[in-house]
Parts: sequence; C-alpha cells; structure tokens
Amino acid sequence: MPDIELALLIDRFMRRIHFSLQSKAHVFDTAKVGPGGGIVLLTLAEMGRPGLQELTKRVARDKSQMTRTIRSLEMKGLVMREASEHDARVTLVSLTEAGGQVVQDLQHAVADTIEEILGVVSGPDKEALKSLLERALSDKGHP
Amino acid sequence: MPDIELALLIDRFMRRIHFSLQSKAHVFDTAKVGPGGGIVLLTLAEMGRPGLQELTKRVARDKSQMTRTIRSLEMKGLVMREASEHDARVTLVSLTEAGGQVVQDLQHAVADTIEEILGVVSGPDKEALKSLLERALSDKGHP
DNA sequence: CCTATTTGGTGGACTAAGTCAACGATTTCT
DNA sequence: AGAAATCGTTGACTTAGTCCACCAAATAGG
Repeated sequence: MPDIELALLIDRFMRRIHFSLQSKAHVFDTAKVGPGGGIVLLTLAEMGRPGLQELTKRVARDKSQMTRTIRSLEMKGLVMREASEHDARVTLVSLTEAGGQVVQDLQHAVADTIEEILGVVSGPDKEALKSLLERALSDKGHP
Repeated sequence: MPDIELALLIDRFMRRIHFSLQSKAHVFDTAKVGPGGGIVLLTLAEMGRPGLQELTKRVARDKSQMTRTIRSLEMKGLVMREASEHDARVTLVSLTEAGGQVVQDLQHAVADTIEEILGVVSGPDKEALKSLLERALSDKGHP
C-alpha cells in the first residue's frame, strides 16, 4: 500500500532527466531528433537491425507512432529501411553512418545528465539499480 | 560512458508502468483524471495544501500546464483553491473529500501495478531503490 | 514612500506525442 | 485453398508540453 511513493519518485526522477536533457538539447541535438527520435536512435544502436515491430515493443510505443518517428529519422538520413528477405511484411531498420554519428553525441549528453543527477549515488548502487531494472523488465513481455 | 543503458532502462521501465496503468484505467479512473491529473492528485495527498508553484516544482511540470490541470480537477470537484492569507499572489491547492476518495482508488491501482512489475524484485531491493531515488532527487533543486 | 524588479498565476498559440480504429499486403494454419 | 493472424501504414482525434506575454501582488533600494 505505501509504494505509491515509489511511483511518484520514479515519475519525478524521469522528469528530472527529461528537463535536464531538454535544457541542453540545443547544444547536442543538432539533428533535431527530439526526445522521441533520440530514444529510438539509441535503441537502434543497441539492437542493430531489428524489425519495426520488434523495435516498437522494445521502446514501448504505439506502432503507428513508430512508423512516423522512423519516417522522420529516415528523411533526415539517420536511419535506413529495407525489406526483410525472409518475411516480406517486415521492414528492417538500421542506423546510417550519419545516424551513428548522432548517436555518439546523444550518448555523451545522456551519460552526462545521468551522471549529473545520479552523481550523489555510488557506483555500486548504480549497478544495483541497473540490474534491478533489468530484472524487472526482462521476464514476461508485456501482454 | 556506458550508462546510456541506464537511461534506456529507465525509459522502458516507466513506459511499462504507464502502459500497464493505462490498460486498467477504465476500471479505476472513474473520475477521468488521466495520468497527468492522477499524479497531481497523488502528490497533493502527499503535500497537503501547497501553493501552486510549489506543487508545480514538485511534479516538474510547466506552470501554465499546472494551471490547466488544476482547473480541470477543480471543475470535477476533486480539488479546491483558496488564496493564501500571507501572500495574496499564491493560490493554495488542496484535495476535496471527493478528491480524497479518488486518491484512494489511484493509490490501489498504482500500488498493484508497481507490485506486478516489480514483483520479481525483492522487498529489500525495492527499499534500496526508493532510497536511491530519494537521494538522487533530494539535494539541489533543479536550476 | 515610490519606482523598479521579482515572484506567482493565467491565458493564448503552437508543436509534439499518444491513442484508436481501419486498411492492404503478407504469412501461417489446417 | 480459405480463415485467421501478423506487419506496417494511414487518418482523425485527444492530450500533453513548450514558449511567451501579461497582470497583480510583494519586496528592495534609494
């Protein structure tokens, strides 16, 4: 019953990151991908060349919105789409070279911000947090 | 440099909560306050009778949007506004009785969801997470 | 005091993000 | 082959977030 605090803390925490990133966005987000596009790029760097749906599930967005996000990134030349050979329904998405460049910048900015906010927290604690989140997210895929 | 993973994990985690809550919203959000209104109500339950700006800072939203959120909650009779006696500029916001009722429902729903997602994680770990977030958020208010 | 600046809240206008339902093109199942 | 499921796209619509100008009240400095 008292774990509402946890939800509120998480909300505040996440908004804090969001605010902090946004206040510096004009410095590092030169490609104007925005928070939405940013997360997709970073996730792509992690996943390689996933199908659009796979990607959608990973970042937990609506598929229709993912279509639009990808299209906008594609128009900026940061991402490319190609049909899968095994299954003509799926479009594989991957970073272009330019996209990889942008990812570098994003990674620095994000790492800085996390460091800034989580600076008070010790390294081991940070690892613990990561492992905790991984455990919480790993098991059952969202119904 | 590798702590981008952490940011991505946090994003996914929070979206997972959001999705889960939303899929059950029609059951518990009978007052139709939405996620935005919900967080404000829960925060009000925590804070008591803060000024609007104080509240805005806590939940890290834009003040103009807070005005609108509060107005919508007020029209639903869940929240009341009164001028401060010490400072005629500030409007104090607090829950009405109806608002308190809604908060109960929200608290249950949120606690359930957190439990569901964090179920795999042990109690002590959960406490550790809470304390970590508190530490990260406590110190310097956002510039 | 009284003006100059700061602070608290509103309002308007606009952009971005999320939601929902429907649709064509494949695949899969049987 | 035909029914059902899957993948991506589109359209229409609602909500949330951002930016900026504004008024009223309060505080500070001369």
